[in-house]
Amino acid sequence: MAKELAKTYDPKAIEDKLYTRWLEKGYFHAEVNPVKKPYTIVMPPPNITGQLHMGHALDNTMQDILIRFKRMQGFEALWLPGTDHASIATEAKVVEAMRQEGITKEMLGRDGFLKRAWDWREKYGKRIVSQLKKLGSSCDWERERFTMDEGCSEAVKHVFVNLYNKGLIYRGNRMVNWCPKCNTSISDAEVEYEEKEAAFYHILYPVKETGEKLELATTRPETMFGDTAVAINSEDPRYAHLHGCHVILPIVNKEIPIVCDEHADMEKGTGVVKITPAHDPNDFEVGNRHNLPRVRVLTYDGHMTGAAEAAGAKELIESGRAAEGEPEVLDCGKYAGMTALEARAAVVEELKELGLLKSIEPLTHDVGTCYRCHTTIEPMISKQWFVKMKPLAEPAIKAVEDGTIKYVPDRFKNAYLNWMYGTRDWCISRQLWWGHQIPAWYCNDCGEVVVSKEEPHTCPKCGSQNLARDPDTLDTWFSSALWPFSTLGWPQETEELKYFYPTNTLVTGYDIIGFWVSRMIFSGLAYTGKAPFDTVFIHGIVRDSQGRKMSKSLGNGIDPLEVVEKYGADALRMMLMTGNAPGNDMRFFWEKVEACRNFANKVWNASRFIMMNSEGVDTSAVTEADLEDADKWIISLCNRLVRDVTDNMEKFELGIALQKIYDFVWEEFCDWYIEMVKPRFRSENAASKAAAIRTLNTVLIKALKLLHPYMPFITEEIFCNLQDEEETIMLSAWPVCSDADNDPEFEEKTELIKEAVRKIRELRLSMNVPPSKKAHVFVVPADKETGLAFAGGEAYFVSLASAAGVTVCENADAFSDSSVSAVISKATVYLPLDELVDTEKEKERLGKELARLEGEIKRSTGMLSNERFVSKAPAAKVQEEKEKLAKYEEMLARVKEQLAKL
RNA sequence: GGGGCUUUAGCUCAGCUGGGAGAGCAUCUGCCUUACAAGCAGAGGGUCGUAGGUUCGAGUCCUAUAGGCCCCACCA
Repeated sequence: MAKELAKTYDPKAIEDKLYTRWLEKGYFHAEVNPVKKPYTIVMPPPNITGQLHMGHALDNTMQDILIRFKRMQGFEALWLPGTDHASIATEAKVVEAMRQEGITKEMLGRDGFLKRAWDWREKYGKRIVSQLKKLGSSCDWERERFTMDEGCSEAVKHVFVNLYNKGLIYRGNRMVNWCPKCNTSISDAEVEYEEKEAAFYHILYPVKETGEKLELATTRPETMFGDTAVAINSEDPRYAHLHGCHVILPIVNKEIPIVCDEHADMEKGTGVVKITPAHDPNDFEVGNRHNLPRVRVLTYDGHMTGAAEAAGAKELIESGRAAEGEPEVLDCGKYAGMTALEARAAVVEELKELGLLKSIEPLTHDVGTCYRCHTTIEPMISKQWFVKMKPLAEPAIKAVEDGTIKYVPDRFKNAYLNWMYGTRDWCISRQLWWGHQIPAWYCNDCGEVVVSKEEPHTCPKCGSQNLARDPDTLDTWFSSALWPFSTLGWPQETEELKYFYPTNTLVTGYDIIGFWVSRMIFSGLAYTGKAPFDTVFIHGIVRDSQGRKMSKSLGNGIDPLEVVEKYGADALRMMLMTGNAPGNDMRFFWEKVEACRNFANKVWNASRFIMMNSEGVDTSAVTEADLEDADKWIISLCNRLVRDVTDNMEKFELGIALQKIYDFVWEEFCDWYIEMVKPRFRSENAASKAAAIRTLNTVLIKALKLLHPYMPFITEEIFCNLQDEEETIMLSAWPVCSDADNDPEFEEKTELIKEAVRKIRELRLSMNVPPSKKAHVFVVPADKETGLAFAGGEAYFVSLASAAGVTVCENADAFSDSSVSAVISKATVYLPLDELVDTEKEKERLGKELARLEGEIKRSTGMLSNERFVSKAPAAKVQEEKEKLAKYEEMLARVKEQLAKL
């Protein structure tokens, strides 16, 4: 029984109620079900540090659309949600919160700190989940996971130990990106380059052997204390005489060699480069090639080193406990303790006094910064854990190249492949506490390294019990990389894993292809032997109305929950999907949300109208024979819509599919069909009325189903009000296109009537006929069949075109003098408007029409007289063109006839 | 230094495999017609960045070029 619906759609009244019901009924839950095919999406886990932002809203809306679509198509659809511990970001937040209370990490100790971090996760992990629910996300919350929960941690340990045993994880002193603020190493992927103002300092280094002053340029004079060579190119004639010579390092007055190395580019600067192996990645390589000492002059928190650090390092090296490649540390004397920038100014000053500063040249260049805090990265030699990438990257490249994994849109394949081709070993250890602690122990007695899932109690080499665990944690992406399978129970061979893995679609933004997607792919292939998903569906980012990235610092972010609050989740979801092409960025406009809210309201009211009129009407006896032309027309259109929308959605063209639903519902269904059907409700013909009601309901339900993935709340509410058999739309069957419903004949007939109605409306408006004044419509059809169509369509003209009635005549002799006329396909329509008729205006209007038709005919004859078109174009195309020409010529003849009468 | 995206109506953007340019908003003109004024009916507005090419036919494919944006890269 239809219920009373409010006049305007009120999302607030239904969204929470429906979501709660969905949860209670367990509709989102997926189980291993052998009779169904699985369809799986794992949610990119949002960070527990964050609030839901527009990016999440877009990402999750897209996933929900796919999941709801597949679920209705009969798949066992699993959308597995969860959150990410986000080690570096969370640790920074917790430390900051502690700072405000005057507490430091050291004061709490590791365990105390971790407790606070878990409290944080408890609080904010829940917040983001509740926010996801507001969007209507149909995730299987019973399977919600966290990257640091027991299962995921187990998977992390398993992978680490395995890779270590295979030699794919190693530990070593290497050049890493060091963030002095976060106090940790970060991976290459985590470095963001930013253009910064700097200077090029031209410094003179005296040559010991010749006494000349060698000019070189550097952006970092403060690291000169760590110089252990100066490089020139062996081919460079300017310096050929200096091969084998030495320079005296100014200020410290140390003798260092001049070496020949390809790194010195003759084209650049003076062709001379200072080599600081401990503080520059290139110099590190040069140092390796020439066996140069490594001298560290910066502390890990970005200050110049002093006596204490120097002594510490010396002791470490002399005691033999230092790993290979451990750098010496210099006591920078009066510069010790200065920040790098302070030291830079002071060193430049001193060089100037010494007369060794030739010039300072302003320069803008790209500087590596930490992606978290945007502090300038300090390249440092540091002992870290690395993943050897080459063996892992190869299969990952192949899987995408051979199409095992497909990118949508395809172009992102290149971004991925470039990343993969160029990837270097992955630095995975972080000097942080929040995260997966590295399962490695060091023997304090013999230095043995033990990597194991379980804590060892004795050293396998020397039997000592004096073991200490590596304090470092793993890069947060190390655990995210395992997400598609660790969440399904891997490394256990669970039923879930067998059934739902490999997953199907990964939905994410192009900004984390390198960070995450690529790592999931090589991880999945390496550990499970399978690609973790078959399709990577990439979207862009949501920008503000001016096209700027939404960011906290700009304060231009729009809170998705505010949008939900004001306009409803469906409007937000629809806004995110309309006019959005895959992979492209989009801008946020409140006007767009409003337009979507309006559409929701339109659907609401159309449904309300149908329900009001369905009251007490028995449609059970309606047969095919009762259907009228208009019914068959809309059924046919709807059928085509089902086909197109399904097709577009299968191809991930979600924006196009939605646009088609929108156009159909608003234009064809509401503005035409419902209006056409209205007179039948007032008529005495019960069969006709019942046929209309049945058609309205059939078409509406199909449209609601197509719309449901996009707008789950409103469609569910209407669906449940509309009929009693099924309790939810989300488990109802996705509509299927049926050839029996295709009816080009009725589509054509209806189009004829629509054209006439439009023309009459236009005529009336241009003649300023008041809407209240009904005018009789005379139609002179081109053939008998058209005449019948018009005669049968009288009601439409009455209700849609303010007609008093329709008369179909063979000629216009009786009324042409007092009428205005318009030529349409297959007919001429007349409105007898006596006193309103203005011959001059008529001439003008018909003249325009004449010109238009002549233009068309010219175009058409042009094409058809082109011999190459006729011979080369497909026959159907040529035929089509011929028919058009015939039609226009026929219409032109009638226009001329009309003109002649004036 | 490589690679990619983008340029379509005043604004924001669609336009799938090449076959007569679309939407929303904005503008203008009529309408409170008993589903909806968050609405209805109509109208105006585009040489699809520029120049070549392929093709019977190009917004759509190719090449070059200009503006905007992004990614990658160890340029001292």
